[in-house]
Amino acid sequence: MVSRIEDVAQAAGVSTATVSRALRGLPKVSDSTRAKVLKAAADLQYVASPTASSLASGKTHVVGVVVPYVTRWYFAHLISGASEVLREQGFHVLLFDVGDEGPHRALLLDSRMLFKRVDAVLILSLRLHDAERELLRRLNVPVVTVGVPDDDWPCVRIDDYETTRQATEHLIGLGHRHIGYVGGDTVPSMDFPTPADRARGFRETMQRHGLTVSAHSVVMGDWTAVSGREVGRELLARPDRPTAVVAASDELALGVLAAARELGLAVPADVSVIGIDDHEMADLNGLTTVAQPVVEQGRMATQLLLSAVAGHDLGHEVATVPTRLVVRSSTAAPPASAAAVAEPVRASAR
Amino acid sequence: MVSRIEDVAQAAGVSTATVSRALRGLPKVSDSTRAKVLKAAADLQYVASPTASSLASGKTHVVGVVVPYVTRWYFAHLISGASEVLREQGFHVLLFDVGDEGPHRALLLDSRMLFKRVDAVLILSLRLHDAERELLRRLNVPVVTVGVPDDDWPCVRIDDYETTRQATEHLIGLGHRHIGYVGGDTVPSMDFPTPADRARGFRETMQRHGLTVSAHSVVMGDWTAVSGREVGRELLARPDRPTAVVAASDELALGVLAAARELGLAVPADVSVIGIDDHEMADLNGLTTVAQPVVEQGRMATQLLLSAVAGHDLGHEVATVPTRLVVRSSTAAPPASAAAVAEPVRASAR
DNA sequence: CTGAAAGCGCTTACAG
DNA sequence: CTGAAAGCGCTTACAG
Repeated sequence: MVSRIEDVAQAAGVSTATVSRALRGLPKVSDSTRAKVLKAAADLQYVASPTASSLASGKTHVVGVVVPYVTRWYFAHLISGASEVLREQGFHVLLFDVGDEGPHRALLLDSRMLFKRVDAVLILSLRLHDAERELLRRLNVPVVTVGVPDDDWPCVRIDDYETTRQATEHLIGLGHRHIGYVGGDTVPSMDFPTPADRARGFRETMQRHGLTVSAHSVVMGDWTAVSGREVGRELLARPDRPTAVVAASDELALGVLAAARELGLAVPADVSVIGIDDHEMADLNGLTTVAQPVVEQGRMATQLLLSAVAGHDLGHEVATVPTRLVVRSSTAAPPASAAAVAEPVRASAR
Repeated sequence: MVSRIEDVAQAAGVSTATVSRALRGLPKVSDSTRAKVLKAAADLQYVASPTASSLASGKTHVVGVVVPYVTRWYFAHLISGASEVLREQGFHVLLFDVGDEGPHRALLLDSRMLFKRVDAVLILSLRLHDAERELLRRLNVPVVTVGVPDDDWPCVRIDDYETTRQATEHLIGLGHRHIGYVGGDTVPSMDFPTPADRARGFRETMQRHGLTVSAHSVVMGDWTAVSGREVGRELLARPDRPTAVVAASDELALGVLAAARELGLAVPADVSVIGIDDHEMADLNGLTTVAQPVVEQGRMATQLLLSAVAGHDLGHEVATVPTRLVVRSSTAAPPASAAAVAEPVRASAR
């Protein structure tokens, strides 16, 4: 029923070696022979067994794509970009949705996951344990990471510090002086640098402009919109609430928007809100944001990876892609009354 | 460097056949022999080549998961459920993000995508072309679909008709009589039944209660929030706007919510809105919805699939999972004035 | 309980 | 330009 290369060889009256060469488009096959082989293969609906080819050639034409959560906006879009490029180049995607539950996540549990199974690995915004790094090294295939610079492998990312710097500058430029920050916490066990870098971008920009950041104007959520609402409520319910909020992601910012609505605060009349990412829902909700090209980062990383598969040496360079301020309707100048509400007044308000 | 079964056999002083049996936990290996083999394998950090095992055994332990768009909420969550179960059972996920661009999408372009590469295929809410069905049949592996009942293969789904029936009943129960519908259009070339079934659930429920559905109170978006806002605006800007809206998905409903805000309409005071899905953003925005268990459907379909891989005959039964009304703050009784706004008045309002 | 050997279906030097 | 043959690294009857 299912035809093998032997069947095609017989039908075409040539050797299996010739069939193999003809079908893969290798040179040194005469046109007439190639035509015969192609015809026979088509007649028999022949498709080479990828398993047998891989065993013989050592190439799988499969790339492992490792993510902590497929369901999150950022990761889903990275996967989309990666998978598009891989498909174009004739590669397949072996997806590992490993979760991020500290040391017990799946990648660690099973060294057989990737071994001898893939030609390359794409690590999407996952902070690796030492055991995992060691495992990846032993795989002996190219690796590219996205999101976090890495000592061992090339990386495609945005400048996290720069994102919150841009966001904060925007608000300061509008006249805000009392600005709050809704950050994203990291999983405790991971030393994922994004949360800290974004927080630093905020603080240092404020400082550079001579603006103070009080302890209670910085709150931390867990990157989800629901937590953004919760910590946003804390922040905005205070008598000395800020006139503007920088959120470390659009999801957090959307949560802050919801909190503002619940508190009866108008955006941007009473409070301005800016996020980071350019999520679809940001557009829908008129959220000003610092956009990052996520699908594009997935594509770039994959192109790097495939060039490494093709034999190019990538070293461990870091490609930083630019972010871009997208002004919508959630940011404006602070309310006129706010100008009067300076440090001393705030103090007395407590 | 990389060890083969032969190396382990030598180190343990047994044959490769015995190594193979011992490592896979087959019976009829003495405890002492098994211990020796396990020790040798561990020392050599041996991992069997999946490629070689597959060629020899005919099993790949890989399942193909085919989706139109990884980035959409529904699909990302299905993948998450599926991948969880597959990982638990020792299977790998080969992901095909094929897009849905009519007849040119990737699955069709390349019959080599799945051939001899997977032990089973999960088709996630994708309406198949005849050529694709034929291809899948020739694969000769179990197939399970999600979302759309299928003549050839088992399916896991929700009752689409029932979702909008529940939603519509909820609004009618609150006292609404003039209800609009924001539906989701299908890709023109596909005969995907969901849009039509949901629209029917709305219309027939209205009819059953003796309520009329005027032509301009039904509008169609493309399932995205952005289009929900656009068509929602059309619907709600009319002088004879409905007092409540059923949207065919939460994303559409969130768009309608945005449209209402832009038009200065209070929700639910001026207009009630209900969606379908129970998207995270629905919770955030207080959107009443008919929840469907998406991750769970992914899990169920995968369990079915794996039982088929294990040899069970599934026929082509359809498993319908229940949906559930989740009341939040976007629905309430119609405004008092609306009681007076009956058919004749509406007519004169134009 | 264990081993020798065939076989899975390709690819790839090596000859010619 | 083409073919015979070895080899990729496993698994699986078949004997014993």
